[in-house]
Amino acid sequence: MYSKHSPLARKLGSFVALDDAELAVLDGLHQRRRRFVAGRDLVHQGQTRSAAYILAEGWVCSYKLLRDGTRQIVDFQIPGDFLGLRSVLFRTADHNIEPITTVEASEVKDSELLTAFTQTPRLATAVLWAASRDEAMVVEHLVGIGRRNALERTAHFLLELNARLMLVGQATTAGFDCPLTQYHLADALGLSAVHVNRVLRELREKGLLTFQKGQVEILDFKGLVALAEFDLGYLDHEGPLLR
Amino acid sequence: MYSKHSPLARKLGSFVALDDAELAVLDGLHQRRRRFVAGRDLVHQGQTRSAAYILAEGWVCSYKLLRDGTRQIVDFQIPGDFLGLRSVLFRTADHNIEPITTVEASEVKDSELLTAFTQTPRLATAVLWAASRDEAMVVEHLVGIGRRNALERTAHFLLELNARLMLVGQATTAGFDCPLTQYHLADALGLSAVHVNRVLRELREKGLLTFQKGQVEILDFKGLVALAEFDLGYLDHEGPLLR
DNA sequence: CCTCAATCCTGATGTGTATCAGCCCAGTCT
DNA sequence: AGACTGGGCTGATACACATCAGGATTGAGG
Repeated sequence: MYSKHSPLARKLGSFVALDDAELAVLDGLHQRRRRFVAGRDLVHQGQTRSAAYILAEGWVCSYKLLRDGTRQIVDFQIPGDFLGLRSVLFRTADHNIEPITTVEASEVKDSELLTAFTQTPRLATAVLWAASRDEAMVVEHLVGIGRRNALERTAHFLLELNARLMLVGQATTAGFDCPLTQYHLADALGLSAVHVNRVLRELREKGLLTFQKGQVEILDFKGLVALAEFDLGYLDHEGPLLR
Repeated sequence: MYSKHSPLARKLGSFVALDDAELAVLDGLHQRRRRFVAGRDLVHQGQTRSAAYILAEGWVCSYKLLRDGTRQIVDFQIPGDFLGLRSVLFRTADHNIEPITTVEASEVKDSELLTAFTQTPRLATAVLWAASRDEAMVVEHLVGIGRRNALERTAHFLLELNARLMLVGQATTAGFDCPLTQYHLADALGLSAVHVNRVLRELREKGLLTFQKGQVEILDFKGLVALAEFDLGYLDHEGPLLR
């Protein structure tokens, strides 16, 4: 039913059964399509008056920079995800957004977004739901960094990525294409790149997965799930809540 | 103007200028007031059909439990904060909520909440904003655990708590009342309680702050801010965005 | 008054991960 | 072809924090 619409519409539709008028408003947000090259930041920490974007193609990451030069990647976004929603609601960006691959995204002005919300209340609720889902991922990420060791943390992270990509048809339980470098993993997992390398070797030696040449191959799905205590409940739910 | 209303109304009002009808809807959510004792969990991981709550008095924390018995506290909530919003939107709780002190909260049924959102769109937008603000805190927490050492992390955490409490008039730059134990800090900061104790001693020896008998005294605010690279931009903004 | 449970506090020892230093390989630019 | 760059890989060493073990203090309850 939503197949003719954007990945975002498909995602939101899984929570709130959107009617044609609401879908039209959503489509209306996809006017100014932009293309960005990998590596050049799309939004900077502290930047004001930045727009939000709806990601159509490619991967980006949002991260925070510390004074000593290290960075922490907070989250990766894939097609259908919102970028910089917080930057709009707060009028100033509290994080950076870097395209990992070449990226296609629709720019959404703050006024358009806020108007859409007040005129289409169910849409606002749906976006609230999507934001909560993102927050749940950040929370799980927090738990990982706070309480899991490097091996479990890495396994958990890759399983989560896999689950998210499966929802948009870009992965199977056998693996997925992954444009991330070991440096990206390190910055996301709160590890050094050197240690990420050792951890990946250990995962490989244990016959759990390989991470090579832009490909993640999952060799032992159940083993990984057990190792990582992975539970995808927080990404999943059964049918639209709001009809 | 909002003083006769709940802390939540005051908080949301700082983002969206709410009119009388909207305030009435918000007040309508404060029907079933409940009281909870410290230590007995209010919501459990995996629990379905749980309600949301609006915290009126006391402190709670939300945390996740790992199989090995360790836990990670994700966030603390203070009066005016929403509890369990995600549990409602996802129909199943992905975390536990524990009252740290005796707590007063209004129970809100999922249907009431969703109805309020669709009938009062600006309210939904305001709640989206509040949720984003919470997410910003979780993100900052994530960065702290991922990239700051124990000393900076602890300082940052206490400064953030201080800033939040100042917004609701429960702290000054000189300090605040704090019902947390060193175990709570450890679970929140991803440290062992033993190490938290040493870190607190170091902060004391450096003349930065004391944490004793339920009181946090800030001795050198500027020194702490510098140590922690603290920036409260993400908690702050200037006047309602949506009029 | 004594016991018991929390909480705070401390020294000794162990370990997971960072840091440093450097090599290898594959592209790509000149 | 050579130079250069980004990414992957590895051993040696260092240190931040965990873990273990136990003492001191306080308050509650019998």
